[in-house]
Amino acid sequence: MPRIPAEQRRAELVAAAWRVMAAEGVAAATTRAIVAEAGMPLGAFHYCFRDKAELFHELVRHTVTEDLAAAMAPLKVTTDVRKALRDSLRGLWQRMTADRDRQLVLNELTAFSLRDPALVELQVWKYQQYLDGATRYFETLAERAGVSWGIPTALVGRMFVAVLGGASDTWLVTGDSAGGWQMLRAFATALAAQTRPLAPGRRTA
Amino acid sequence: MPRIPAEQRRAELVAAAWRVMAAEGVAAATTRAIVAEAGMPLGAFHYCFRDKAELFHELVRHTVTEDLAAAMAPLKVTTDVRKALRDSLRGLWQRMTADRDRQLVLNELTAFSLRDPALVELQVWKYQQYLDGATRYFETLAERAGVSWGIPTALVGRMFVAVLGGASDTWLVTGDSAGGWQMLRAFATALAAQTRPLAPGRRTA
DNA sequence: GTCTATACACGGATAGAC
DNA sequence: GTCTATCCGTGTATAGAC
Repeated sequence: MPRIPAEQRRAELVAAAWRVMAAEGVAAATTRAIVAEAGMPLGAFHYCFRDKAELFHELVRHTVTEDLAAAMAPLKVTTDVRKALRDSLRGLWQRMTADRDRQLVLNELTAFSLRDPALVELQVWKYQQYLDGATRYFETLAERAGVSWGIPTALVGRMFVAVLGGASDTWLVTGDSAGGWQMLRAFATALAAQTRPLAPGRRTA
Repeated sequence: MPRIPAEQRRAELVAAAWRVMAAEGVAAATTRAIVAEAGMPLGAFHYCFRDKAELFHELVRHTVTEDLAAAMAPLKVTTDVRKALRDSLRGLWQRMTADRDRQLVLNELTAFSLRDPALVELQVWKYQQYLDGATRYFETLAERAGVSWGIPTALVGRMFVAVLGGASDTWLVTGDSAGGWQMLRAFATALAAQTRPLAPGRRTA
C-alpha cells in the first residue's frame, strides 16, 4: 500500500546490496538476501530492476563515481614536493584503510567485472580517471615547485596508482596498515628524489 | 572399471578445476563443471574429496606453492643495481603478462580467499614469502654492488611487491602491457637512484 | 572403487491476485 | 504498483546398485 517512488526503491535496493556485499561478500548478494536487507518483499525486486545484472551495473557505476570524487580530495600541493607527496599519500591511505569491508568489496567487484565486457568498460574508465587525476596532480606539483620529474608525468601517475593499489592488496591480506604506511612514505621520498630543478627563469610559481 | 589411483584422480580434478576457472571464472567452477571438464562422472568427485572446500583448498595451496617457485627464478644479481633491477622486473613482467587467464584466476582466488579464515592464512603465507624473497634479493643485490639502500631492505621489498601487484591489476583492466613495462622501468631507475655507496673498505664483493 | 539416480536447498525470475 | 505463490534450473551432496 505505501506508494514509495520507484527511484527511491532502486536506491534503497542498491544500498542494501552494498551492505550485504560488505558483510558477506559479493557472491552472497543474492536477490533474496538483498530484498531481505532492504525490508522488501521479493517481488519488489523485479519491478525496480529488469534483472540482477541491472542492479549490479548500477551499483558498480555508483560506487566508481563516488570513489573517484573521494580519491581526488586528499591530494595536497605545496612547494615542498616530498612533503606534499607524503601528505597526499597519508590522506589517501587513511581513507583506504578506514573501512576494510569497503576495500574488500571494491576488490571483489573489480575481479568480478573483468569477466563481463559491459562492466570491464567501467573499470577501464575508472583506471583512466585515476591515471588522469594522478598525472594532472604531478604536473601541478612540479609546476608549483618549479621542478621536472625527468620522466613523463603519465609514468609517474601510473607508478603512483600502482603503488597505492598494491599497498591496498597487501594490507587486505596481512592487515598491517602501519607497515603499508612506512612503505608509502619511503615511496614518497624516492619519488621526490627523482625531481630535478628547472632553470630558474622557467619557474612558474 | 578402470582402476585409476585416487591420488591421480585428485590431481586431475584439481587441474580440471583450474582450466574451468581460467576459462569461465572461479564462480563458474562448480562440481558439475569440474567433473565434466575432467571427463569423470559426478559421483567421482566425492570419493576423491570430502567436499568442494577440500578441492578448493588443495587448488589454492598447489597454485601458491607453484607460483612462489616461479617468481624467484627471474631475479638477477649483478654489480649494476639499475640493470639488475630492470632485468629482474622484465623477467617477472613477461611471466605475469604471458597468461592473462592465469593472472585473472590468481586475482579471483585472492579476493575469494579473503572471506575464508582458513584460506586467508595461505594468502598471508604467500605474501610473507614474496616479501621475504624480495627482501633477501635486495640484500644480496646491495651486498654484491657494495651499496646501501638508505632504508630498511624490508621496506624496499614491500615496495617492490606492491608495484608489481599494482602493475598487474592495472594491466588486467587496461590490457596495456607496454605501458606497464615503461612504468616498471621508471620504477627500477628511481629505486636504483636511492642507493648510496658504502665506505670502500666495507664492500663485500 | 566406480557409477547412476536422486534428494534437497537455493537462486533467479514470473504469474497472477489485489 | 504491490505482493504472494510458484516454476524451473542449478548446485552440493548422498544413497545405493554394481
